[in-house]
Amino acid sequence: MDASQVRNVGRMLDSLDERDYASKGTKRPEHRAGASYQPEPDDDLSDEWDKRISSIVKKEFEDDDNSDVAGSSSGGAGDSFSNPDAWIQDNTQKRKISAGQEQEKRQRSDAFAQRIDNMKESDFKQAYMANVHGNQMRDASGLSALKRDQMGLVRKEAVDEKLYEDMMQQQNCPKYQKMLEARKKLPSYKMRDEIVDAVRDNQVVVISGETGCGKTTQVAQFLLEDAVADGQGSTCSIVCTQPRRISAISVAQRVADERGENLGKSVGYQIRLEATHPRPEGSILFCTTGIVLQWLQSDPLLSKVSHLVLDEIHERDMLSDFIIAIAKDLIKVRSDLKVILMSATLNAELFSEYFGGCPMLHIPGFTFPVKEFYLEDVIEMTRFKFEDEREVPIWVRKSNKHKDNEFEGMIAPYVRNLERSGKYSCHTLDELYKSTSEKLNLDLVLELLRSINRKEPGAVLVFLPGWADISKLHSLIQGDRSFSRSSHLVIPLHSLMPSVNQREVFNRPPPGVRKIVLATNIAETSITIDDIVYVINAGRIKMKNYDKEANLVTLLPEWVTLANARQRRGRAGRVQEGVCYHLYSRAREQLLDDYPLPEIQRTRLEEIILHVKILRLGSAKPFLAKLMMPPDPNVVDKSLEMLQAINALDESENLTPLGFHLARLPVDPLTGRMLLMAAIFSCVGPILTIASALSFKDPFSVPLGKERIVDEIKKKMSRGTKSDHLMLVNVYDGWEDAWRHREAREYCWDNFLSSAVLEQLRNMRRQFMGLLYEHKFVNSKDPQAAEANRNSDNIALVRAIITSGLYPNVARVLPQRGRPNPHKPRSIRTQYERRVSLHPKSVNEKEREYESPWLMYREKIKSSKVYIHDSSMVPNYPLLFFGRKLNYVDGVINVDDFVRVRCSRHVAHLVQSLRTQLDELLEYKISHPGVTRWNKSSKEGALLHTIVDLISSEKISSSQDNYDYYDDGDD
DNA sequence: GAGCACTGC
Repeated sequence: MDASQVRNVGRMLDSLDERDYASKGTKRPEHRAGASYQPEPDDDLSDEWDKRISSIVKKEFEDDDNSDVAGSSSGGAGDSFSNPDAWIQDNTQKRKISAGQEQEKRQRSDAFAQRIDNMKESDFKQAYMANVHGNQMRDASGLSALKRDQMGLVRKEAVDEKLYEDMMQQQNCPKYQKMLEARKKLPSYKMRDEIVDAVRDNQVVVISGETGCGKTTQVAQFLLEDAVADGQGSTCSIVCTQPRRISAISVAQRVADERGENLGKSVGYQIRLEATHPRPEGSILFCTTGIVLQWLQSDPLLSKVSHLVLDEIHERDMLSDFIIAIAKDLIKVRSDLKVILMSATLNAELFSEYFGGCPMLHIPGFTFPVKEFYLEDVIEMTRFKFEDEREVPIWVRKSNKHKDNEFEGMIAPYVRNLERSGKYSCHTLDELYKSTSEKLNLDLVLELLRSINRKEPGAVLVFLPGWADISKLHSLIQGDRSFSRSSHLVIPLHSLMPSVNQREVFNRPPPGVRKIVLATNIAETSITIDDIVYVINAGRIKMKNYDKEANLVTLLPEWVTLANARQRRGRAGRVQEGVCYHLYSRAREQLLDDYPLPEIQRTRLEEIILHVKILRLGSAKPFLAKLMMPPDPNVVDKSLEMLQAINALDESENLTPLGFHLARLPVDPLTGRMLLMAAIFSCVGPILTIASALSFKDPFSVPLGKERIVDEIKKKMSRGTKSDHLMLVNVYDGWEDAWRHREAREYCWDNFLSSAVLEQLRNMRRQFMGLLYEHKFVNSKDPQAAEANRNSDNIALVRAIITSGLYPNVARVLPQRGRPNPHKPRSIRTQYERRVSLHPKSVNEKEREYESPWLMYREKIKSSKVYIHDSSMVPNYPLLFFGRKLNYVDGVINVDDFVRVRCSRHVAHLVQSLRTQLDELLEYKISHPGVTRWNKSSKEGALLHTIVDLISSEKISSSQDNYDYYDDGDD
């Protein structure tokens, strides 16, 4: 802050308590719902808030000369100079003085009541109170406390008749008849009566079956046809969930075809931002699991659903597991609701047991037989020779010690057995005795591909762990003369490559050409290639995991599970008999786990906890403990702590008003907070883009071999901002611009962008803006609305809003030691990791000069190193205004014991005063949603103007002086 | 110097 800024801020702060409002002391009109709402001037500042601000400002300026701003002399630095996060502090203080638990409980509910009392009457207050009270009741008395306030499924005889006649007519139509012939060939069709009877006689049924049995397309149809034939069509409304958007659409289309209809009659689908709804009665809706989760917010009993079919639940994704637990409670209240759980055969019992041993039906699958070979067979076949163990450096051998034990204990004895059997050659046995035979070896894959080359025609699918291996194997094949371009079509397949959206991978190649697909586990479930005959299972899979000890997300290759191996094998037998090569021995197979850990045990739980809260399912821990395979309670605690730290939950685990907003936004809590702040600070445009890209995916699509070029494009698009997030804003704005000039296609092509992703981002921006409008933070649904964008061109402010969203994900670029070296990456650390690296895809990875040492990031993942995947350089003020707890000691402002900024006591004092008031204002705005008014004569306007002016005036280069002194660099 | 895969009224 320079001298004139200090004067201005001081004047502004002084004026806050001198200002008198015409409306002061008079009762103000209440907020009204609906689009016509126009806020009265100063409507958002209650008398009480007014008084509070005044007293704080007054007190601090009176005490200016004799108070210790640093607060360090009293030892309670945090108390006198801290973020007045009123709720947390209220509760903590009350906790300190309360003696018994009962008293504490009363105190807490007093604090809660106080908080509610302080809120002005509004639609928001009503909705908020209803939620929190509902949750507290649910805690005590369970779901049955919910009253069924509307009957969703009322029988209408006229409709029943009409549906019946329609069906009769439909069944006589030749198109339907023809499709029926095909349906009758499916294994599931032969079990039609059993399925219908089981569902009729039981509330919950598990149906298991392998791919090709037709359960996904048939079961819902059987149930619908039975209901209509029975004259009950009007009360039959079937919802069938799918884990993926694409399968929801394609299954719906397929079923409509089978019925000789277009989508929108008896069959429809709904996914995020896209739907073709079927008629309301006598119908089937295919939707993603997330859609049902969102319905539950407004209709906790799913009162308009007669049959809930949960498909593909063996995949154990988090949302399926969560909805299964909700369904288990739901059936107690909805005795008329039928739940059908559909899974692969392997773990069907688990689901049945969870529902008290409900009946299970098994549908045999229909696939062609697949012959399986293991590593020993592949070596025998190819005469492949592994690297000698002696060639492996000693330190690598040592670091693999425990693996060696597994090898010595299980693999070696197995090979000795093989030796006795005499089935394999000495060469093979020698190779198997090498522990290097257990490493992923791309030369072996290449050798195997060569030998497949000599076999009958048929496409090959190779399962590899990730991008690097796909890339290496691709190069090996291209450089090998036995794979001529004219007779081989090699297609890499990875979610970040453009090939996933191209037809080529599905097409049958011309005669004489062999298709070889190099894929990740994307080809296990998401992408199905029909003409595969040979599968190579390299045996490894990358999975995201949460390491709770290190509090780190990891992405590391692991052995596949038997379930993965089975699924991979199945990919070979879709059109004819197939062959599957597993690149591990039969002994290793014995050591593989049966299934992957369910997703809920591998991730942090912040979002799912907010779902528990918004769905009024009571306390997080007891509810999550009811899941089929509950998450680790310590991880629940960690996630609860995080939600309390960002002030989304209070000490009693109630949603705060902020938490209530965050839980209703379809994004993770940090992104949600960024959106709310963007609305309050009127810079929605860029933040809508950033939030969309963070919660969906970045729009770049990188062909193999073009990595460098794409890196350069990103760097250029970042225009020197040193921010991946602002780079995305430029990319998106450039696309919108190109769109207006009808050049979007060229723009995407030239810049390696996916237009499908950009279109989804555009829709998500609209959706987010719509939600901010519904929640009354902006007064237009249009992402371009002038009022909500008055500060969108202020890059410094946008950086601050990024900070407010992503905090506490902040890293520090350490000062360089000695002479600057442009080739050496700068050392970076976070509060808890001494050393992290910028991911090479980040525009900052090659950056050596940082005008400010602070980088905000969204994702930090441990793979080969601990990588920060995305980053934005931000200056000091955003951290002072949007960090958590401030503290001033010895000429340094300290934010949460990590961020430190040198400044004079006087400036520190001003910052603290501003910060105190900003927090009060934000708390008020969050609990009294309304459009920000920037009129400087309003208190809100005066304060926000001052803060925005300060943030935008900070010369980013000057902050260099503020951190060079701070030399705890430990690189 | 590197990115398993999904999803949201």
